[in-house]
Amino acid sequence: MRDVAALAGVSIKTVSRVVNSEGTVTPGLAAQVLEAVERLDYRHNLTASSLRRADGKSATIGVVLEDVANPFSSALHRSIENVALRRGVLVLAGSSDEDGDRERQLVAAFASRRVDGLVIVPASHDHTYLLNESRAGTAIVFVDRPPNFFDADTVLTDNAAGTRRAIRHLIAHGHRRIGYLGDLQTISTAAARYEGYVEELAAHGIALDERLVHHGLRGIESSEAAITEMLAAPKPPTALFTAQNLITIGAYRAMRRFGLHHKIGLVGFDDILLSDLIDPGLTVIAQDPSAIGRTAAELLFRRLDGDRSPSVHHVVPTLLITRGSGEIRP
Amino acid sequence: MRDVAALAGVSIKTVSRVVNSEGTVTPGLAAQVLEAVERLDYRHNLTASSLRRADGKSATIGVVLEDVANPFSSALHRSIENVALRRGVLVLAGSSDEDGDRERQLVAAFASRRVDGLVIVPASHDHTYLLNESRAGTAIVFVDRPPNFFDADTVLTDNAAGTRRAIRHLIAHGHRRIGYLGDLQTISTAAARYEGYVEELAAHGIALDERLVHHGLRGIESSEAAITEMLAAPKPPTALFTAQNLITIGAYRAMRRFGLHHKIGLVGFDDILLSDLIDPGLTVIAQDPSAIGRTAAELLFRRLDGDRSPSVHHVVPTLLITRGSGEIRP
DNA sequence: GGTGTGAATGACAACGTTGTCAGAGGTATA
DNA sequence: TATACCTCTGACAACGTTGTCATTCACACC
Repeated sequence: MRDVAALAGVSIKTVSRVVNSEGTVTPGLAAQVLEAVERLDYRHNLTASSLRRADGKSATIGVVLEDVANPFSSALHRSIENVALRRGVLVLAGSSDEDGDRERQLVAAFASRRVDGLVIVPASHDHTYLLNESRAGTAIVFVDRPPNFFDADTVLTDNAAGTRRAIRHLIAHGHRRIGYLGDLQTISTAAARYEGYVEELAAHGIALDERLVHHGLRGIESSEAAITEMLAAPKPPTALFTAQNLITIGAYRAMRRFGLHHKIGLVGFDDILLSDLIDPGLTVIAQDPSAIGRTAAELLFRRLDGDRSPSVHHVVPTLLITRGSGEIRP
Repeated sequence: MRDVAALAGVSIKTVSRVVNSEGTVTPGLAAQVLEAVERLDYRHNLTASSLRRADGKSATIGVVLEDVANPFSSALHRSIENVALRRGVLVLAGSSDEDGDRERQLVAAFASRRVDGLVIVPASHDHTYLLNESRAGTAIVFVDRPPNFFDADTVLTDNAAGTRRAIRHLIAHGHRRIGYLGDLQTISTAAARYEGYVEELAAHGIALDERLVHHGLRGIESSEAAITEMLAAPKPPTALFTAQNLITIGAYRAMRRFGLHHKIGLVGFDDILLSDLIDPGLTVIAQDPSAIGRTAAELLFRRLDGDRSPSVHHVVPTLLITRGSGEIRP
C-alpha cells in the first residue's frame, strides 16, 4: 500500500480510501491510484484490514460438519457457501467426525482466526464452552441437532414427525411387526427418530417388541450384520424402518442377500443417490439439506447484521418419497 | 494480551513467549501467565500474529473445487483436510462451478486472506493470473486437471489409460460397437478420456463411428436424453462407455426404461455409491479421490516447508471394478 | 572481590491497514 | 472583503502481535 501510494503520489490513507471505495476521493486521483494498484499488482490485505477495522469483521465464517465428505454435510456446506458468496464471505469448513473434542478444537481454531460466525452440527454434549465466543460477538447457529446448555438459533429437521410418517406409511400397508434400526442413541437426531417410532406404534395400539429394535449402528457393515441377525430370528419383522442412510444401505444389502428385498417392507430416513434405480426403489423420508443450510446461513447473517432478538428455532419438514420398498405388503 | 500481562504481572512479550511455547520462560512465571490466560479466557489472535510474524504464515490453505457438494470434490476436500489437520492448518473451500471467472474470484478472495497455499481443480483455461500469487510465496498444486500456461505441481488421474482399460474390457467381452458419452470437451479430463477411447479402438482395428460418440453432456437428464436417442437410432451400440458419473446414471436410467440394462454392456468412469446394489451392478473405472487429495496436500506442504525443486507431476492410477454391467456379451 | 557468561525479561518498533482529526483549499454567504 | 462552511487530503496513532535488542540478574571462574 505504501508503494502504491508512492507511485500514485498520494498518501497511503488515500489509497485506503480508494481500495475501500469510500467515494470521497476526487475521480482523477482515484484513477491514478487504481493505475498504480494495477501496475504493482497490489493485493489488499484483509487480515490487516480486519485487525484495524472498527467492526473487526474478517468476512469469513466457520462451519463444523460431521464429515465434509458425507452427502448430507456437503450439501449443507454448499448451500451455506451459496448464501455466503453473495456477501463476499468465505467459508472455513472442518469435520468433527462425531467427536466432541474435535468439535471444540475446530471452534478454537476458527476463533483464533477471528471468524465472524459459526455454523455447527454439534457432536459435543456440552456447549457452555461457546459462551466466550458468543460474548466476543461471534454469531452462532446450530444445525441438525440442538445445542446443550447453550442458547442459540437452531435449524432442525423434524425427526420425530418424519419417522412417525414413515411408520404410519408402513402400518397403512398392513405391517404390524416393524423393525427399528438406529444410530447411537446419544446422537439427538437418533433419539428423536426412535421417539417417533415408539409414539407412532403406540398411537396404533401396537406393542413395542424390544427384539425388533437395534440401536448403536454405525456404518454399512454393522447394520448389515444386525439386520441379518434380526431377520434370522424367530418371528422376524415384516418391515423395517432404518433411521439413517448407511443403515438403509446395510438393510437393503442384507435383504438382497436373503432374497427378501421384494418381501419385506423398507422405509429409510435420508434420501440416497441412485435409490430410484435399485429394485425395488427405496421409499425414504427425505431431509432437505439445502433448505437447512440456506436457512442457517440466513439466520447467521441476520445476526451478523446486528439482530439481537431472542433465539429462533426453525424446523424444516421432511418429505416421504415412495418408490416401492415401502409399499410392499406383508 | 495486554490484560493477561497485567494480571500476571509480566510484560506482554513474556505472554507472547508463553503462548507460543518458546520455552525460554521460567516455569513459575509461565504458570502465572497460563493462569491469567485461563482466568481472562484469552484467545490468541492468529491474524495479528501472522501479520507480525517473520514468515507471515496464516496456517490456512484455500481449496478451489468444482462443487464442494459433489462426491468426488468432497472426498478430495476431506483427504486434504486430513493432511492439513495434522499440521494445525485450516481449509477454506469454495466451488467454482466449472466457471473460470469464479475460480479467479475465489483465488483472489483466498489471496486477500493470505492463505499459505492453494489446491486448485482448474476451471479456467489460463492460469497466468497465478504468477503473482506464486511470486508472493503462495504454494500452488493443481489437481485432477493440468494448469494452462503455468508451471506447478500436479496430481492427475490417468484418464486415458483408465478409459483404454474400460474399452479393452468391453472388447474382450465381444463388443465392437461401443458408444462414447462424454462431458464438455473443453474439460481436459473429458478430452483425455475421449483420446483413450479413440486410441484403444484403433489399437484393436475398430473404426471410429461418429454416430456412437456424444460430447458435451452435463448432468443426468441431458445424458439420459442423448443415450435414448443413440439407442433408438439404426445400428445402435452393443455397449456404452460413459465418461463421468452423472452420465453413467443417465445411461443406466435410459437403458432401464427400454429394458436394455441386461442386454447392453456399460462401463462408467468414476465409482458411484450403491452401484453394487443395482442389477446388474455397475462396472466402473474408479478414481481414488482420497489418494489424489492426500498426495496433493502432501506436495503442497512440502513446498510450504521450503522445497524449491522443479515441479512434480503425479499420476494416480485407476481401478477397474467389475460388477456385472461391463461383462454383458452382445 | 572482580569479571565474564548465559539465561530470562522487558521496552520498543514494526507488520499493513483504518479511525481520528487537523489543515488546505474552494465556494457561498454576509 | 471577511467569514463560515464544506470537501478533500494527509499525518499520526492504533489494532494485537512478534522480532530485535538492551538490560538485569545469577552463577561460575579466576
